[in-house]
This record gives sequence, structure tokens and C-alpha cells, in this order.
Amino acid sequence: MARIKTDNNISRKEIIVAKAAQLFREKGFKAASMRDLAESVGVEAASLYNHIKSKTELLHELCFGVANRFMQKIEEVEQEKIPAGEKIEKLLRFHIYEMIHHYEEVYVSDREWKHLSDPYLSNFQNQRRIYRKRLAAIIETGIRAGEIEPIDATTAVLILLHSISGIESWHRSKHKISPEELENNMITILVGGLYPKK
Amino acid sequence: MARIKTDNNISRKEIIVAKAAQLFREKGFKAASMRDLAESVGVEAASLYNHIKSKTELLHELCFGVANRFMQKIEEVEQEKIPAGEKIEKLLRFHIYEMIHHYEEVYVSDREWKHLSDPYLSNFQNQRRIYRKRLAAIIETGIRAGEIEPIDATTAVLILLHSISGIESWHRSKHKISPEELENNMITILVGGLYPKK
DNA sequence: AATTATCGCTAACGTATGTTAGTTTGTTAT
DNA sequence: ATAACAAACTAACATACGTTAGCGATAATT
Repeated sequence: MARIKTDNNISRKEIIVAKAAQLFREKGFKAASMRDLAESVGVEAASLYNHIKSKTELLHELCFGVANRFMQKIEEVEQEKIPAGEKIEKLLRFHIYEMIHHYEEVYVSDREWKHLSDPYLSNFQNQRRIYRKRLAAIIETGIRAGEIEPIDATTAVLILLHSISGIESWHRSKHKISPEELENNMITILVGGLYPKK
Repeated sequence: MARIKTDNNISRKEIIVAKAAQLFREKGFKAASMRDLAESVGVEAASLYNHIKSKTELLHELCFGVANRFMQKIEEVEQEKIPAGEKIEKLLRFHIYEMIHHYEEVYVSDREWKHLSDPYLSNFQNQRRIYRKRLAAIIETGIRAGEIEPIDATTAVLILLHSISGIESWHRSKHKISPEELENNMITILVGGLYPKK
């Protein structure tokens, strides 16, 4: 009976959540079974329930963990006294950073939130909608200031966010460029596209 | 015993495949059950098997249907004698058109191909890789011709393709702008971002 | 050292799923 | 009208899944 190893500072539940993120990303939430998860943790399936309430709880944990981080960041950035363009760039860099370094969780939160059930589901959808509106608001401020090309803000948000979720392909690819290169390439193309040609 | 209605010109199998696309998009491949599908077709689950071999066959059908259309289009465009920038724009418009008008299939092919099984899985992944390489090649041609901003082609492809899959959000949103507006907004932002500032 | 709480195990339950077998009903062609 | 085929039905199977109950072992606390 070998226990789950714990680095004293990290709870067994956190280990399970982290492994779940990996698994949910690889197979998708529905296709990943608790028995799969158990195996990857090194334990029998039933034992997981000493640490978690349900499979869905794992998804909650992941989705809201990610959502909260982004919400916190946008609030922080909104209050800085810098031009709108710089705010957008800061947020994009944060998105890219998160997608590179907390890939599994962010990816799962992005693709698997549909499987949340209803008090949580609508809550999550709400948060997403609000986040996008705020991002669009920043872009519109920038446009009014003549600092950003006059484009449809909603469409721009859609493009920016989904572009970043494309980092998934980068993760999967064999001969990756470095994360720094990737970040800079993306910023060049995305932010470059926003600024007016002159 | 009510039969599936057929417009004489469209087979029962095609009806099932179409309904499957809807369902797979809503719930995901794994979460959508054959009984769900049967209900949405108006028939008992077992009856479906008079027309299809398996659930996975439905996914094959969808994924390769979409993949083939894109492959055919890129071959067509490659052979035209127009500048690289215009080739890119043509392909983007095709992507956008497909994503708007054959939403369900394209979306499913994009998100659910992971659940293909192995002769088909690697085949599909191959096609995807090849498609992206070809797109990158066009971009690189454009860069060498000084016609496109010198950016990392692989990153650009990643951004372009994933931006378009963001049309998903447009489909879900309540107060949509018109498809034409959407297409033009996207082209403005995406293609605009590619051309050099002068 | 003794007690208590934590954690893992085995066994099993109930349910949902993809699919098959065999039969019946409806449609088409002779 | 009847034969032949297509397509629907009912019943059921095997399997996989999430989860619970109850017990034993390990670690923590006193």
C-alpha cells in the first residue's frame, strides 16, 4: 500500500488535480476515466475519493482556478495608468505566459468547461462573457484615443483569445521554437496588426 | 413505425451524419450517445445500425469530409497565378465561409478528431500537418517577395487558423453581426496585420 | 506505547453505453 | 397480389463507468 508522495507543501488533492489536468487535456473530460486517473496517480480508483468529492469537482477546480487568475489579472491591469495599447499587450503576454506554463489547466478550462453542471456552468459562462466585454472595452478606449486601428472590438477579442489558444499546436509540435521566441512572434503579429499603418 | 423522411436526393445515412454533427458539437463526441442521436433522428438506437457501421464511422465521415474539402481548396489556390498575399486571403475567406456555413462539421472535425482510432487518427494528423506546412510555404513565398511582413510563418499559420476557429464564439453569441460583416472584420484584422506598415 | 485520524485496498452496486440478434412492418418491383 | 428488399422495432448482452461501503494498514498525536 504505497501512499501518494507529498512534497509536504503540496496536498494530495493538488497532486490529483494536477494529474487530472494532464489527463483531461489528453483524452478530454468525458473520455478520461477515474480509473485512468487513479493509475496515473499510482493508486486504486476508489482511493481518490478520500481526497475529492467527485470527478466533476476536479473540473470545477481547474476551470475556476484558471478563470480566477485571469479575472484578477484584468482587474489589476485595468487600474494601471497606461495607454490602452499597452494594457492589451500586457494582457496578451499574460495569456501567452499562462498558456505556455500552465498549459494543461488553461487548455482544459478552455475546451472542457461544457461539461460543468449547472450552478457552475452558468457561473463560468458569465465570467467568460464579462471578461471578453472588459477586454473589448479596453480596445474601444484605445480606438477612441486614436491609438488603435478602428476595428470591430468584439471580433478583435475573438481573434486575440483564440489565437492564443492555438499555442496548443506549438506544444504538440516536434521542433519547437523557444517560448520567448513564440511569445515575441505572437505579440509582433497580434499587436502589430492592431496598431494603425502610417 | 415512422421512417426517416428522405428528400429522395439525400440518403438516410447523410441525415444521420448531419444530426451527428450537431450532437457532437453540442455535447462532444464521447458525451453524445447513440441513444441521443437516435432520438434526434426520430428512431430507436438500434435502427441506426441499418445505415452506419459504428459511432466512430460517423466521426470519420465528418473529419475526412472536412479535411478533404480543405485539401482540395488549397491545391486549387496553389495553382492560381496570383500573389501570395491574395492566395492567403482566398484561403482565409474559404476557412471563414466554411466555419460560418458548415459550422457543425468543421467544428467537430477541429475539436473531436482526437477520438479517431488509429489507422484514421494518424492519417488525419498527417493531413493536418501537411496542410499547415503548405500554408506556411505560401506565407514564406510572400515574405521573400517582400509582399508580406517578415514574420515567423509557423506562428502566423497557428494564429490564422485558430483565429478562425474562434468563429465558434460568434455562433454562440446572442446579438450577432452579419456573416458578411464578420468576414470583412476578420479579413481586415488578419490580413491587415500581415501586410507591412509603410 | 497507545490512540486516533488518514489513506489505501477489495468488492460491489447501479447505471449508461455501443452494439448484435431476431423479428416485424413498410415500400418497391414483378 | 405477391415476392423481395429496406428499414424500423424489441430485447438483450457485455463492458465500462462513477461511486459507495467496509476493512486493514500506515502515519501522526498524545
